[in-house]
Amino acid sequence: MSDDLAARLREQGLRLTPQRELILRAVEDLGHATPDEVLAQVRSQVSSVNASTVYRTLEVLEELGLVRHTHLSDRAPTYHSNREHEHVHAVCRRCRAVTSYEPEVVAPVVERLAADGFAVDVGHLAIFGVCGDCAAKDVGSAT
Amino acid sequence: MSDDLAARLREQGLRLTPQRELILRAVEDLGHATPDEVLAQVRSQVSSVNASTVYRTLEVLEELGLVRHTHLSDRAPTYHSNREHEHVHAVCRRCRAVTSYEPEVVAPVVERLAADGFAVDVGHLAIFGVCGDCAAKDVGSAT
DNA sequence: TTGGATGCAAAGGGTTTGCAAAAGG
DNA sequence: CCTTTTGCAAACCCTTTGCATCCAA
Repeated sequence: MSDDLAARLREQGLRLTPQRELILRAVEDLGHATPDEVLAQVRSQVSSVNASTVYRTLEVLEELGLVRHTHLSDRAPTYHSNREHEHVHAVCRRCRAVTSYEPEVVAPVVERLAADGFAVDVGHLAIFGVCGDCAAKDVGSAT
Repeated sequence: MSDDLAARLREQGLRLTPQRELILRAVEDLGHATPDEVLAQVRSQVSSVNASTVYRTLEVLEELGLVRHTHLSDRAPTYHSNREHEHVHAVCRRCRAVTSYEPEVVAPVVERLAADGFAVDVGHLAIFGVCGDCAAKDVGSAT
């Protein structure tokens, strides 16, 4: 896996640095994390890394196809390793809970848009709404 | 329509102000617009309105159910009138082109999540990917 | 050796906030 | 009148950039 990093960097004429290894590792360990969280993780692990290096590195890693990002809030994006199975996120606007779904859930949509030549980026998809629990709590409250 | 505004504001014990009328009108006229574009539109129309008033007002209008927003880029959100038919957006990551689709396109997904008690906010949905035109252009280019 | 990578600090875009003045009902 | 709104300016969060230094290859 880290071999992937070395290999892919080389292919692009880019360099393997400790920071890049640490940042990729942090994303893999954290599962889902914002640039800020990645920075904190890396710093807790070892050396002192700069925030701008994290931003630049996440961009490189995404170009190399090793990580992906999606927007689960109106704030910072969330990065995750591309080694995870591709999945779709459902985000509750009330309680912020995030549920992962198999890509099959959106297959009909993907096929429909594919008919128009549009290739959906499933892993980037974030579906917002209100989860069952929160809807239940709303029954009694004023609108 | 503006009657909606007056009525809904009153219901909530809020006040009808020229700024609120102008901002709602601007969103309706622009179709899809960022807070910045709304501000520019309002200023071109009449008085001098402040940016923070635009932010605060868009928030109020959204709570009143008169406007909605979605994220069509990594930058500022896009607001549109709730009088438009509900639709889903497909955004090409390469050329930034935005295509609107009928809600039916995502009906299977909505139903699937509804089975879990999750109510999808269809109007907020932005589906990212690569459109047919851009994919065609890619055929000859290096990865 | 040498171009790519990093750290630092400053700048930048977008949004929020505190507060006093203005104004709707 | 009294409470909501507004404008203003400062603060904020997140991200990007310029530049000198550093270091992987």
